[in-house]
Amino acid sequence: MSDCSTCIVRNRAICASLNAEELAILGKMGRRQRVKAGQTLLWEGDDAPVVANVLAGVLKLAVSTADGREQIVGIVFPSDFIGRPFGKESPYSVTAMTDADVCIFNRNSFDAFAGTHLDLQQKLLRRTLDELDRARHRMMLLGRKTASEKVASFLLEISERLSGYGCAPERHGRFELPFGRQQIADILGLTIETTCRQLTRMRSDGVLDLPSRREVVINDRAAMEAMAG
Amino acid sequence: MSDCSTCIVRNRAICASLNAEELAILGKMGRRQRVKAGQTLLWEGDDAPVVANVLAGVLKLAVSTADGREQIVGIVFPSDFIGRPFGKESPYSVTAMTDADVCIFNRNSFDAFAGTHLDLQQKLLRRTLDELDRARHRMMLLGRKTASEKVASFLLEISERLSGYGCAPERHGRFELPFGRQQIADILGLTIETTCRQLTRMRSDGVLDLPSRREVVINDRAAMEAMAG
DNA sequence: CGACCCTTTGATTGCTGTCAATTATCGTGG
DNA sequence: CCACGATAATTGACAGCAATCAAAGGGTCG
Repeated sequence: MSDCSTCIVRNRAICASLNAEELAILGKMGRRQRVKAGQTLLWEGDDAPVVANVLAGVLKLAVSTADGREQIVGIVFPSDFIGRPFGKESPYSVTAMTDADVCIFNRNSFDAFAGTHLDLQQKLLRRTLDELDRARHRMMLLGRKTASEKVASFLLEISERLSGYGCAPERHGRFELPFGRQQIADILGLTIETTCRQLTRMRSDGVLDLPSRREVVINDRAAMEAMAG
Repeated sequence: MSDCSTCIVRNRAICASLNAEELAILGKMGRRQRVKAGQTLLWEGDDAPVVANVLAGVLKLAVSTADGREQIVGIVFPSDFIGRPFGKESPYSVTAMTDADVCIFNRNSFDAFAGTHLDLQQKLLRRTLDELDRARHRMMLLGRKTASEKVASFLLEISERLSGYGCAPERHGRFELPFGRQQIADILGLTIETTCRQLTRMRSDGVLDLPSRREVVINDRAAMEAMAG
């Protein structure tokens, strides 16, 4: 059982739609769990007996081909929802990219609860619609953008999303990536080498700085927006 | 006002969740409209005052860059739902690829109605989740598959989806594409030339036949599945 | 029959992937 | 604290796939 009243995402997660009484019921169903970076919570194609809210950390949703190519199809931040309500198999794997805390529910119990709570379901619907918009936006990126456009678009989107969670001071011009180069490549449908070269070129063009492996400073946001296509 | 009792998608569209009384209310809100092939219903970035059900025909959801590149981010078949509930702007354009019939609702009225009808909202949620799965599946295709894998995957997916609507006799080995080569290219993130070459190669390999511009016959489904990656 | 559009085919370019080697960073243990 | 090994990132050379540019073929519709 979880103590929802002290939950750090209480007001941003789907639970925000619930009153104290409902929260108590849902709270009894949930349990908190810590996930280490690199650990996989759900496997692509496997039965997915759980859904969850993210309390802290960043996770990736990924699809793989038989020969090992990976495409990251979603990135999940604190207060986001994980899992596939009303569906048995998980169509993608869910893996922690940083150490993470999640609030896990049995899927069947959650489905039943959601089925009788209109507000919760509406929150879920809105989130799913937003996520669908993001997915479609990224389809354009994957299908029609060049390597430099991809990297520029990616940096802008990430700086936006990170700023929404209070992780980015300085008008989100500076931020820390929650993932390495290979994972950026897997998000953008590029190789690590191409990703790297684009970043290097942007740095030598003065558009950004790379103070450390995971830090990014956007010097010229306008230029980067132009580059994003 | 529409006569829902004679609606051809009555049992497959989201309306299937409604009883006679509810249907009468929603029916009063909706109006049928014919859309000619090529005509655009909603424009990317514009205010989208309507949502709709597709009664007949096939429509595309597309995103474009400033310099004219297009990526098709969704394909909509009869009984599918169009539009963005709970959101003002349409994040993509909606254009008919064949002559089509749609059942249109004012978005605000529909949102209000959906907000008080749990079953309808649940149907909408399920559909949105399915569409999100498809979108993510296609992100893998766009980001990580080769041209031949893309074309093979595409033909298999389309033959599946068409068979779901009674458009494909002969164990869906033969079917008619509801779109031309350029649109296939826009779905797959390829150029029309590359798309064309892949199809030609598959034909000369004997995997498929192309009796006419829009007809496809899959001769060797196993080979095509192997090719799809 | 002719104009137009869509499709197909061909030649060439170039972006990105692949393969390989070097450098930088981080964690670990002496 | 430093040395070391392991892992991640970067850079370079080269190849190949798909894009681009160009032209011809095939259907359709007036």
